[in-house]
Amino acid sequence: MIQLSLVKFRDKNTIEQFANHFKKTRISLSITQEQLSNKTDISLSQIARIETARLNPTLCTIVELAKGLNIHPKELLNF
Amino acid sequence: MIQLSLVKFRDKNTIEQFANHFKKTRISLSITQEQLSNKTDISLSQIARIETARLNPTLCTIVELAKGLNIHPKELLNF
DNA sequence: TACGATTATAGCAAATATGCTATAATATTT
DNA sequence: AAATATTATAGCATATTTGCTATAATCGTA
Repeated sequence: MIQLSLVKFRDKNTIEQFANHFKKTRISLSITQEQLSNKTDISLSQIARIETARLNPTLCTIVELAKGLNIHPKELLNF
Repeated sequence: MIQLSLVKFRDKNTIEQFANHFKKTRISLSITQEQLSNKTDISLSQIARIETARLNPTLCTIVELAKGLNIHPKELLNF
């Protein structure tokens, strides 16, 4: 089923920028997706979907991921 | 229907901290909820729900709200 | 007090986020 | 090349986010 994005609150650019910045940050800290998943309440599949820009994570997910990376949440929006 | 939060990805503390910080920021910029709603693609009801900590906004919502406030998104996570 | 402005609440429908499980694809190492 | 590790993809069920509309509550001020 083709779905033309009729939804305003899902901005492809923002999602992609976050995805790229997040992945870069995680790799720079030498943590695998699986390790991060184990350190947090975020599933591996969710982390993979975030890094491939297939979804728009929530505030709590972003904050939880930042905790797992031992950085301040605002660093994840630093793009 | 009573719903004990069985859901891991919704952290009350995080949502409340964001709510308070966001509201304080908006007011410090002398913008009403309605003005912010008009400047963005976020509905008034959504802004009200965010400021009363009744929901967990998404990345795109946070970024859009920051645009409406003319601040960098990371400022909204600065709590 | 009364009035206008601002914020809060409620209910509905539709789209999305999330965890889970399994599997495939890619990258890294031996 | 083969084995292993890491990342990507898929489908399902459930809870949540979002916009919309209407209404209520609160706040500020004349």
